[in-house]
Amino acid sequence: MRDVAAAAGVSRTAVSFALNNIPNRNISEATRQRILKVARDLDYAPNTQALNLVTGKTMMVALVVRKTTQQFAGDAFLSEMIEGLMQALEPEGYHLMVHAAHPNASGSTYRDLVRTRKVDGLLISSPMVHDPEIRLLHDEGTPIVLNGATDEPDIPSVDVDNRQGASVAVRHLIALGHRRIGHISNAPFTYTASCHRLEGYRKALADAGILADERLIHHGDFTDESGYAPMLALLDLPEPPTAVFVGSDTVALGALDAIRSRGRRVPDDLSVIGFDNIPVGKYLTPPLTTVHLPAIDLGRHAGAMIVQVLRGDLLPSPTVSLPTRLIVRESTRSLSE
Amino acid sequence: MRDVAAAAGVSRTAVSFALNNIPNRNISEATRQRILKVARDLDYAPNTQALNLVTGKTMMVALVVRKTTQQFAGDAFLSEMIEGLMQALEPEGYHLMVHAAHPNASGSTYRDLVRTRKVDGLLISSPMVHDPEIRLLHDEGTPIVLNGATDEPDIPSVDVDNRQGASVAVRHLIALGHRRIGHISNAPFTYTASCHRLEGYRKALADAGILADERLIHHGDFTDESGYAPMLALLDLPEPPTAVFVGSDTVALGALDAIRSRGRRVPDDLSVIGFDNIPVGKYLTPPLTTVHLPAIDLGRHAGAMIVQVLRGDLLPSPTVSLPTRLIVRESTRSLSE
DNA sequence: CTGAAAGCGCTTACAG
DNA sequence: CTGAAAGCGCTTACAG
Repeated sequence: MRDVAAAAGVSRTAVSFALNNIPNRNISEATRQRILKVARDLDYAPNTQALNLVTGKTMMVALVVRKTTQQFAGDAFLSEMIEGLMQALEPEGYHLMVHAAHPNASGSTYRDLVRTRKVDGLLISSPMVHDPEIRLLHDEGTPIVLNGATDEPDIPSVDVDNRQGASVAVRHLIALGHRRIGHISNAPFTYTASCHRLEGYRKALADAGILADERLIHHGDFTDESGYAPMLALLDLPEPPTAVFVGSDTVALGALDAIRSRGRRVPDDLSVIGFDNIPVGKYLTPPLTTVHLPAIDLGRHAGAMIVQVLRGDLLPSPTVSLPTRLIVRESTRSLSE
Repeated sequence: MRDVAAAAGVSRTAVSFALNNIPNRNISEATRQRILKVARDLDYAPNTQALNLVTGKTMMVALVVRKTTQQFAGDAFLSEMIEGLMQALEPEGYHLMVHAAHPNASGSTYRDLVRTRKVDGLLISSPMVHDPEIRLLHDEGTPIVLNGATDEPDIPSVDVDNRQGASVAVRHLIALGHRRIGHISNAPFTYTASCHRLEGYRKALADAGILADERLIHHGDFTDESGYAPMLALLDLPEPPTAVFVGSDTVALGALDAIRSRGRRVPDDLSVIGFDNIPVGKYLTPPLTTVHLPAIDLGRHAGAMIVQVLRGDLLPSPTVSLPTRLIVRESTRSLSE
């Protein structure tokens, strides 16, 4: 910048004004053009770090993924999520950093991200039902938006309506005549999404006057393998279910495998419905009936929201809940046929 | 920091030395401990932006993904790649930024990332065979490592041995008795990976004394849908192939669908082998024979490499090529049986 | 219409 | 063993 000023024969102040196109500060059009030309000729690029220091902003947002290595690598939606996030962030001049915070790690490594001014705000994925750290972060005034709801309605979050999605899935099964319906969750019930999907399952049963049987409820743990043992347990029940609602397509993969391993067929012997609508679901045999999760939209909303928070705009509503959509394919069938 | 210095009754210099634990600069152990305690009590966190300005480093690396929105969102390996990258980067104190550079966008948005000192270096994915921009970037001295090989041996890159992987796949088909073997690539042949996999295909055929038939060669375009039409074209040939090597499992999904739509069966009527070993491959019907791509390892190597480049370390070899592994499942069978 | 000066929060020669 | 001072590259009141 010093060089540009020298070459154009003006002060650094003038260069700053010209480059940033400050409206009030008048600079004659002639010198403005001259400065711009010199800057271009010198291939000048402003130093972001210096700018950050004076503005106090980094224009950077961190996506913190709280998963283990294995869960992280197997996340089918991370790329969609990131894509949506960037669609919202980049036009506003924000950049996206990805930060892994393995859940069993001690202390919140991500809190330091904003304390040390590496990023302006945090997007936190996979929240737990009860998470004092997030509460603390938010109460400290740290700009955060959660990717996934919690039970704290004042903390900004975006998620799909998990209860609704699960209810719709289970109602579909009930409409097909099933009464004995098992559930394998996507993750332990300490995760909000699992918890809400379980609630949706219970509600659909209750609404139909079906008594919930706790032996029919198991939990997965994000991965495909984690669906195998729970499914076997369900199959080995004295009175096995005729249909299963699995809270994640990925977990359903393992469950389907378990069913096959027992020589049972889907949907003939057992109906299976998943959740998420992973891209390969339609290529499975049979194509998997599921509940669509709009991952890119989720990212877009979360991105738009953190921008508002960072600008200090009032949020119309701190929590946004996106609708899901039932995708009926061929892994579910009517009991009566 | 000023507050810490005041509270501890020392200069900011002393605080800086104590906090950074500078060895040569002696500070009495007593005052060191005092300073550390005060810093803790005041919940002091250093301002990274200020540090960056003086050191001239950002400790940040950008992963630039040169794909369209759709290709990006469908990238099955992005999360694995990122996981590997972070495993290498975080212990070294580097952070990872993700930047989308859609291929048809005008100008290199990512060049500015390092010019404006937002990041120290670039990890560039999905390189083309011929890319003057990357050449330019490297010649300017921009620290880059490519994720995927190019034909420029002096530019640091990490990739799997695509030629070798493709050869092994096709040799497997030949060993099963196939002579008329089709190929559908993962992407247009302007991408290095596609190009090299095609070369591997050709080499395996040539080694077996089989004449390549150009009508048997088609190209996909990253997505599952892009495998459909090429497969149909293959099937509609007067003399269709008995086996097909598809350069990507994702593209193979569409190809398998096309085969099904024609009422043909895999592997009975046609053997299919993919590339990448996407996690769901083993859950397909039939489970997909494929070539394993070690995505996390790729990320780890790329991450380790950019760290070396940034440190100015000499690279033992600018290009690293990781081995692939044939995964035989049930989508390929012997012709003679 | 334009420039000199202070300041953002650090590090690091340099002098005591 | 410790501190005063300069400097990293910008922006922005403030004064002319």
